[in-house]
Amino acid sequence: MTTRAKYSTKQKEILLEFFKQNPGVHLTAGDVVNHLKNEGANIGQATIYRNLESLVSDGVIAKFKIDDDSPACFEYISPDEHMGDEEDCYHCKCSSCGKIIHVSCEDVKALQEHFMEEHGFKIDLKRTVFYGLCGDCSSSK
Amino acid sequence: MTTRAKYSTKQKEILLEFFKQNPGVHLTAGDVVNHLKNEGANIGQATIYRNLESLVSDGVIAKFKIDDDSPACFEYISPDEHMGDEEDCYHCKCSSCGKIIHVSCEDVKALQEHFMEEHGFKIDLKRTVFYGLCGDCSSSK
DNA sequence: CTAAGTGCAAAATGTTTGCATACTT
DNA sequence: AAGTATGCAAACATTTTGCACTTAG
Repeated sequence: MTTRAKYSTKQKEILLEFFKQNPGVHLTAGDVVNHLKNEGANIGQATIYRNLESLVSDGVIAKFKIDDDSPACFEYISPDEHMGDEEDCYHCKCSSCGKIIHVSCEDVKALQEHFMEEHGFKIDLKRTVFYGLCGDCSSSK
Repeated sequence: MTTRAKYSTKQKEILLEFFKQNPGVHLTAGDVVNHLKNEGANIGQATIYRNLESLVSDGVIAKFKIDDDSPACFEYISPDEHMGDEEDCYHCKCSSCGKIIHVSCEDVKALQEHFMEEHGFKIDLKRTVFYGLCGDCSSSK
């Protein structure tokens, strides 16, 4: 049902290559635009935005928003985790200091399963961001 | 530490009143602008945005983003839940059909406690949105 | 050859800001 | 009177779109 690319183009390859070289890194559309500009790759920003969405629906990169006030982030999904749904890094964002904490734990998976069974809802942990207060901030107030 | 309003103004009162009359409703800044325009209340949109932020830091309304592509939502926090942290409505957003599901369950609270104890992170469930696939969408693909 | 993808610049969206004026205290 | 808040319009940042042109198949 998902609309997919039919042709493979140089631009999309370059884009994907950039993401592959930065596994685990959050990249905004702007980061990508700038990087490619510096590299001398002449790719229009419209193309970049279009291909980012395309790569997202191809399932090779993930899109999420870490913060209301900053642009969307994209991140490469390595083939391993891609296949097995092995997403073991969840994002927690402190509303106070803005810090982003990466958490990996079983309890989140348990909640995911609970939602699946009880509510028929499959949580996408790549996209979900937990907002709240980090330890430093909650103790210092 | 939070910057607070020093004067109380008619505009802010009107704004707050509107939220109080719509408990449990998600209102975007645009909704508020339109509503007040229709009501004949002449409040500039800049003022609305400024007061929304102000009410958020006063802790009387909550701000969150239900979707990357749509504007921020605001919602009144009733004094009860405000005091006792009794936030019993979590938002799940289906990435496929866009539906928003309101869930209220103990398991989420359990996760919240787990995060608190193990990771020192206090999840703000008012602000956090769980992204994923709803039952209808995951079964129909 | 034909459909799909590109690039540019312009539009759209949601939100913020500068500044003169009006209101609170 | 002194300091905030308001309102307008203009600025902003990010993302999307219209359209003529290029490219992949």
